[in-house]
Amino acid sequence: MDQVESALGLSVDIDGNVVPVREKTPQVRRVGARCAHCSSPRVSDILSRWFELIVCTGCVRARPELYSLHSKTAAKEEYLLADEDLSELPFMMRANSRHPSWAPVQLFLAKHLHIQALRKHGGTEESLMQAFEERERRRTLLRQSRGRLPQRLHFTQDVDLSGTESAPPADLLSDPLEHRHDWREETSIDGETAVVCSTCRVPASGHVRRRSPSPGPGSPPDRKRANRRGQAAQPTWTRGSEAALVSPGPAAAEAPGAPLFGHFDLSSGSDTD
Amino acid sequence: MDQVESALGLSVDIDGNVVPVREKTPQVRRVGARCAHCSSPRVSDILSRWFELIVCTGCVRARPELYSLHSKTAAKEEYLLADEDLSELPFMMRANSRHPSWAPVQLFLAKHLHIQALRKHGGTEESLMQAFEERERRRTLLRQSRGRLPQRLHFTQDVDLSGTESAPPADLLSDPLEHRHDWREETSIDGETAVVCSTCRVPASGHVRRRSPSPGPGSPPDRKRANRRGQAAQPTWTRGSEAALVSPGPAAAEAPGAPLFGHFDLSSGSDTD
DNA sequence: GCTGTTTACTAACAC
DNA sequence: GTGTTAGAAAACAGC
Ligand SMILES: [Zn+2]
Ligand SMILES: [Zn+2]
Repeated sequence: MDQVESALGLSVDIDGNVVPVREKTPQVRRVGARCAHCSSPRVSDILSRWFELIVCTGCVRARPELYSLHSKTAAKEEYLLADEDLSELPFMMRANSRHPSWAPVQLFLAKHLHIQALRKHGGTEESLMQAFEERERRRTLLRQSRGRLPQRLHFTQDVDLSGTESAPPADLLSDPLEHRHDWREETSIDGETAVVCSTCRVPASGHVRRRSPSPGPGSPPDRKRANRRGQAAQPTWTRGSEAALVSPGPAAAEAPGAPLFGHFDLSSGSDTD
Repeated sequence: MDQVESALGLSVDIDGNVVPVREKTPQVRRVGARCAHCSSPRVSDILSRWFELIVCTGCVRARPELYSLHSKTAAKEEYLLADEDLSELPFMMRANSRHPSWAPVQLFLAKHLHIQALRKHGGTEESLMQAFEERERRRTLLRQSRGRLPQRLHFTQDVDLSGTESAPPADLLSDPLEHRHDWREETSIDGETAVVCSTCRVPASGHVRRRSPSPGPGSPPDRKRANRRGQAAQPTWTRGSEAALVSPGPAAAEAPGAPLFGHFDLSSGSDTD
């Protein structure tokens, strides 16, 4: 499997706080890196810069259940996770397209969210599904007791990397969710060393709080990793350069700004190196 | 209806804190007071001293669903109430018969608890029953998600005023729960004026937090009444004379101490003046 | 959408 | 049994 030498940049503002954003692309990128699924050279820029994943745009489009991006709020709602369960995951930051003055959106990778959800809720698809049903029953009770329903959420800021056109490559590898995690690699993130799977980049421990007593297999080494955001009293995103926060870096030629409803269409081919 | 001139005593400890206990019997008791149900003169001493209710021991025995006494813990569990819903109700204090060194038991009147439960949960027996079922379903969900069950409670300190023998009078009045509350009387409790129904002695407002949007009839005047216990940092019952706290007063010739399991048998006739 | 605060409700503990 | 505390989950409010 192709490996990438990862070297993540730090951003330090005038107060000396570490801004929890990966600003730079991996400094050393193997020439001719190829998609982990199909070996195509048209690698997704967003995934490689923000998530250290080498996947071609074709495979990204073909597997939205793995490679779509979800806001923090959506992640908690749709994957039954809490703040703490997300604290160890990498995320992409992006300005809120509808309310530019609000806090930037934090976008998590569907693949990571699914892994964390399984870790938290019993380890199997079935136990996870039961957890969802339990929550639904619980909410139904609450709603009918209060007589009111707290209106559905819309998640207008989620990002679908799949775009619209372009046929997916037919020769996808097996589902990366079913690979065996490889914890041998140690990565440096914001000055802290961390253990992430060299294939899917999910953190080894993830600090999930399990709901079910069964530990479930597949996450042995539990070395601590500091939370990426320091305990800032003020919102960190107001102190640094906002431009630096919502784009991977000056060297990145990212896709055009979201048109409306926060959708992010990379189908025109701009999400490749 | 027979009225009783109520004058409740206060207890002030060396720190000047008002001890939330009614120490004395109503100072003026109408000679020949008679049961509100059947006009019998054998009035229950406990109910008249602690709850200002004039009911004969026969009627007390006949209607345990109205006149039994329940500890605060039992009240919350069995009537679906919270601390705040009990804060305005009168209660009798009594030493914990199994653990005399523990805090005194607070005993509430079943009739009052039922009224508060109805006020809180929709106003009808049916809505109240639904609320109970909802709680049970909610707890079932919690239990199966946590895998464990938090052991049943026993309520060994509840008091059954009905005793064992003695036939109930056949000529009971209609259920006092169905009378129309009479808020015209204003009573002084621990130095604060309060509005209570002159028939059943339930407070006018009761500070219930309703769960259902429907207000329901039957509790118009909402004058504020201070919480009977000040914000004591230390347990108030350790500062005064304990004897004074667990009995209505020195003048009271109360029933003998509870034999075991906290049961309080007044059937031998000691619960009358 | 993100963050912090507030509000029930539950469980665990000490007395 | 009572009071206190801590935890999880939901609802609000500002930004
Ligand atoms: Zn590919
Ligand atoms: Zn009677």
